[in-house]
Amino acid sequence: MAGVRQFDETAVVEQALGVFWEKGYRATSMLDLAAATGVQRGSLYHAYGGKEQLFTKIFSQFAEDFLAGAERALEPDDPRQALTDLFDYCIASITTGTPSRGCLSTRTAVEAAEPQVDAAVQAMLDSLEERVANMLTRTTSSSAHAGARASARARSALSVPPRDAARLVVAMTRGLAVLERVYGDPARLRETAATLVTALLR
Amino acid sequence: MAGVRQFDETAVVEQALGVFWEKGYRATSMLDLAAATGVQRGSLYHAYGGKEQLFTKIFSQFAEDFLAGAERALEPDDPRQALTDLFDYCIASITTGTPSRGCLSTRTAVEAAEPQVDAAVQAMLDSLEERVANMLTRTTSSSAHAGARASARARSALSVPPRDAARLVVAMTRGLAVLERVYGDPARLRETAATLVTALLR
DNA sequence: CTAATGTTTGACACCAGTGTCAAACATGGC
DNA sequence: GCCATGTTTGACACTGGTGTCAAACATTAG
Repeated sequence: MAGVRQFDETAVVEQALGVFWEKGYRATSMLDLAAATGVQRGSLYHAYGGKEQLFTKIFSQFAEDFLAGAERALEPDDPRQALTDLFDYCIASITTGTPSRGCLSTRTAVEAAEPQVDAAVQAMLDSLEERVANMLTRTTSSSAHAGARASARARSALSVPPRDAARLVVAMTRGLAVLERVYGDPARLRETAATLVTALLR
Repeated sequence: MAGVRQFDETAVVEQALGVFWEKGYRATSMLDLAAATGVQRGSLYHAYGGKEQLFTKIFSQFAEDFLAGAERALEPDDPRQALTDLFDYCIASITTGTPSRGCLSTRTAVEAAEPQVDAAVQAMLDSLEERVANMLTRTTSSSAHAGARASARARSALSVPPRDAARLVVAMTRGLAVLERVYGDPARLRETAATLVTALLR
C-alpha cells in the first residue's frame, strides 16, 4: 500500500468533535470541518464519505469516553454518593467552555434525523442506563441477603425498583441538558439533580 | 387605513406552527413557510420582518395554549392524579402525529440561539414551573393546618419541598421530550413519568 | 371617483453549502 | 529508481436559501 493518508486521523477526529459539540450536528458544515481541521473538504469526503459517516465515527469515540467517565463516577458504594457524582460529572461535561457547549448527545438526539446517528445516541443511553442500574442493584438492598462486610449496617433503600430508578436517572440527565440550554446555570442544575436523588433514596 | 392584509392571519399562524413543529425552528425556511401558508415569501417578510419575529409570535400563541392545557391537567385535588394528568398531557402533546412531532419548546430550546426565541422558551418553562408549584402547595400538607373539608383525612406528603418538586417535574418533562426523540415509545415515557410521581409522593 | 395607503408580486443579486472529478502528487513495495 | 496505489487539490456545476425592491394592485376614506 502506497498513497497514504497525510493527516493525523485522531487529531482530526478531536477537532471535528469540538466543532460538532459547539455548533451541533446540523449546523456544522463540511466547510466548517475543513476549516477547523485544516484538511481539504475533498479529502474529508474521500476519507469518510460525508458528514453522517464522519459524525458517527466521532460520536462513538465520544460515547466511549463519556461512558468511561460515568463508570468512574458510579464507583462509590454509597448510592447517594454515586448518583451525586454521576450528575456532577454530567453537569461538568455540559457546562464546560465559554459559552458552555451543552450536551452533545442530547442535542444530537433532538435535532438529528439520520438513522445511523439516532442509533448511536440510543446505544449510548442504553449503556448508561445499564450502568446506573448495575450500580443501584449493587449498592442498595432490595431487602435481606446481608453478608457483605462493608454493609453490615442498614443500606440505603430505593423508593422505586432499581431498573425504574435507572431509567429515571437517565431521563433526568437529558432534562438537565435541556435546562442547561435554557437557563445556563450549573448551580441550579446541581440543585435539581440533588432533589431527584433525595426523592429516590429514602 | 386602506391597503389591507389579504391573508387570514390566524390561519397562517396555525399553518406555520405546523411547519415549525414538524421540522424544527432552524430547519424551517421562509420558503417552507410560504409554501405551507400559500402566502408569498415577500409578503411574509413584509408582514413579519423575518423568521425570528414570526416564530416568536407563533410560539407565544402556542405557549399560551399549552399552558392552558397544563392548567386544566393540574386541576385535580389529588397531587398524584394531577401530576399524572400533567405528564399524560405532555406526552400526548409530543406523541401526536405520524411520525410524532416531538416537543416544540424542547427542540427550540436545544437548537435555537436567537435571544428572542430563547427568552420565549424560558418564559414558558418558568410559567409551567409556577403552576406546578401552586398545585403542589395547594394539594399537599406541609404538615398541619387542616381545616379544608375535602381533606379531613391525611393528605399526600411530598418527599421534597414543593418548589423543588416543581422544578424536578419541569425538568422531567424536558427529559421525556428528549427520550421521545430517542425511543419514540409513549408507553415507556408514561412509565418513567409514573416512576417519578411515585418517588415524589410518599 | 379619486387619491392615499398599505399589500402583493416576481425578479434580482447574492451567499453558503453540496457532492464530484480529473489531474497533480506522495509513498512504499519491488 | 520506478511504478502502482491511494491521497490531495482546486475547480465545477448545482441547489436552496436569503433579503430587498420597484412596480402592480386592492381597498377604503373623503
